[in-house]
Amino acid sequence: MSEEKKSLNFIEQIIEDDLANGLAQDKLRFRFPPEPNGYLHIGHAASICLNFGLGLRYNAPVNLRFDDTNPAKEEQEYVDSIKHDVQWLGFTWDKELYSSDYFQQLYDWAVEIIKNGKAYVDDQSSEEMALQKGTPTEPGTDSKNRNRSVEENLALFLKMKNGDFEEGSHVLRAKIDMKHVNMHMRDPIMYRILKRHHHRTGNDWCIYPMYDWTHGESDYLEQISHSICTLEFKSHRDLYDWYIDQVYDPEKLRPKQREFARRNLSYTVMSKRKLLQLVEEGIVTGWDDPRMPTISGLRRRGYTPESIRTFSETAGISKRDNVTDVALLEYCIKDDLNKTAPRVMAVLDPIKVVITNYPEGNEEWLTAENNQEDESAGFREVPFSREIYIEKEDFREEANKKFFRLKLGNEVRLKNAYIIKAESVVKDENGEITEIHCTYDTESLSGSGTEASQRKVKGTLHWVSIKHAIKAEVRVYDRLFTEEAPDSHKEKDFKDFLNPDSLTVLEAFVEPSLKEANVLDRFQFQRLGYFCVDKDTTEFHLVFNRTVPLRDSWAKMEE
RNA sequence: UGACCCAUGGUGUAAUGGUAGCACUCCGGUUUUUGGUAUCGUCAGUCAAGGUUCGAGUCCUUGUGGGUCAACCA
Repeated sequence: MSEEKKSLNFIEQIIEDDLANGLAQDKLRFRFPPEPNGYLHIGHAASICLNFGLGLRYNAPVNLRFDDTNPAKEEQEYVDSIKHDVQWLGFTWDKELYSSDYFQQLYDWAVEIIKNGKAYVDDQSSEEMALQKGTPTEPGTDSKNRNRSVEENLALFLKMKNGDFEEGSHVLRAKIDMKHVNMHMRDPIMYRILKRHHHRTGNDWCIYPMYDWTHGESDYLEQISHSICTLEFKSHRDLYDWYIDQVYDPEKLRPKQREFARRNLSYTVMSKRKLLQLVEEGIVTGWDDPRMPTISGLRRRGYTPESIRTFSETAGISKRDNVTDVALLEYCIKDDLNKTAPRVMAVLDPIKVVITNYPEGNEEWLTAENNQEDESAGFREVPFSREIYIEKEDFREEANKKFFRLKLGNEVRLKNAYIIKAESVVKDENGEITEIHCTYDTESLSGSGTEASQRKVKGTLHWVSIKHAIKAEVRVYDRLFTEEAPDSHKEKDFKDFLNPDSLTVLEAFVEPSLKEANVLDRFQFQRLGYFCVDKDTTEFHLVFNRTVPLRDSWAKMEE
């Protein structure tokens, strides 16, 4: 263990203070409480890493609790994907729980609250109720039903529960204060009638508890010490506390709600609604489209769990609105993959090179290191022959001396192979170059130890042997939007900023060792970037996704 | 014309009244059989004005700017 002191974030600070004030460490308990109504995204990852990270730091249990109180929007499919994503990120929950597990307990408590005169059944329309609610600057007015007798409320609530009323006709409301400065305290709804099938409780219930009524009580039932949510719930905290007050036993631990700022990323959108729009309008191929900021999208793109955890840790948390530069995320994945991804050669935009002094029909299998950063990664064999592909942009007939690549009359090193010199070009009737004719230095083979092999040439190119190369589809992804904060413009729709070039599909040639690659395997295509095998790959058709390009200081010089 | 939250380099975050630090980005040098990596370095910050204090990014006041709150959503 290093002794360097790591500064605490403000949530850890709160916990340390609670500990210092007598909270026993073994009382610490956290939870991650997603609603199963969509896929998790990188913003959720911040919350997951925060809560589970706290669990690890304090050796405390962390529950995975599905906040499933709205059967109209929730599905098992989402439950499954959320569990998969959390596990994939590398975390283990203590208990898998559901708010719907507490429906009976919540109902029983609601009856008690009615008996205590703290809740009433209202049969006004939602429009009427909205009108009575007032505004942030004007107090609300009491419902005409506010003073029903306990007996009447009990009878009505039972009828609600039994399905005797239509959807929307009755609600149970907490009786707090219609003039309260906090809108959420103006007699909030506890239950509404929803004659819907619930993914877990089926048709057992036709009344469903609202978020506020459910969340704090669930935390209390699970004895969550610190209930961490995002900033927009700050004003719900009064209600959270009020509801717990109604059932609180001083012998038990009292959960605290604390809020932090949600994590935003530049060049993307994070709201479920907008993400859904991208999916439904076919702008992306699905929730796991590699351009999506969803966990499943990042996974398919080639991101590692480690890189996402590092990103969350590095970005930190606070209470400020933020837009984190996606460059930080990209740095995290490049840093991880640089250490772990095997290097291979692939040519994305090929041009043919003929090595005229190389014997026709000859071939050699040359030794190439799998990862210069990791000796234990070992070596592999790559085939070399008379005709190879290199990248079009790696050749110019003439260029200034800043251009280290191949040009007429100049030498370059072919990675792990020979030094070649460009002698002439063959052009078609349009003047397009179809072949580059080179000669090679027969003594210059990489690693051969000869004097010629030690010669310094400025440029090193990647290549593939035409005869041995495998065709592959390469999907080159770029940022989905051209604007840092596409949804921050009040006058414009976020889709106005879609990047028309967010996907480019290429037919590329890759070295034959890639034949054995499996879905999600990650590689560095040398000099190009990091790529992973897409799930669309079949036995006869290899598909790669570009995760992220390598830093390219040459391209910057060229600008 | 309310209540609450927030304000530190371009970005994200530290500094718990005592030297404004770290990371990313940008820019430059060195190394390099990846124009990658590594490494060294440059640029760049406490929203404003008052106050308390020996000392204020931190505490107080007032402004300014941004955000949140009026779903039978979570």
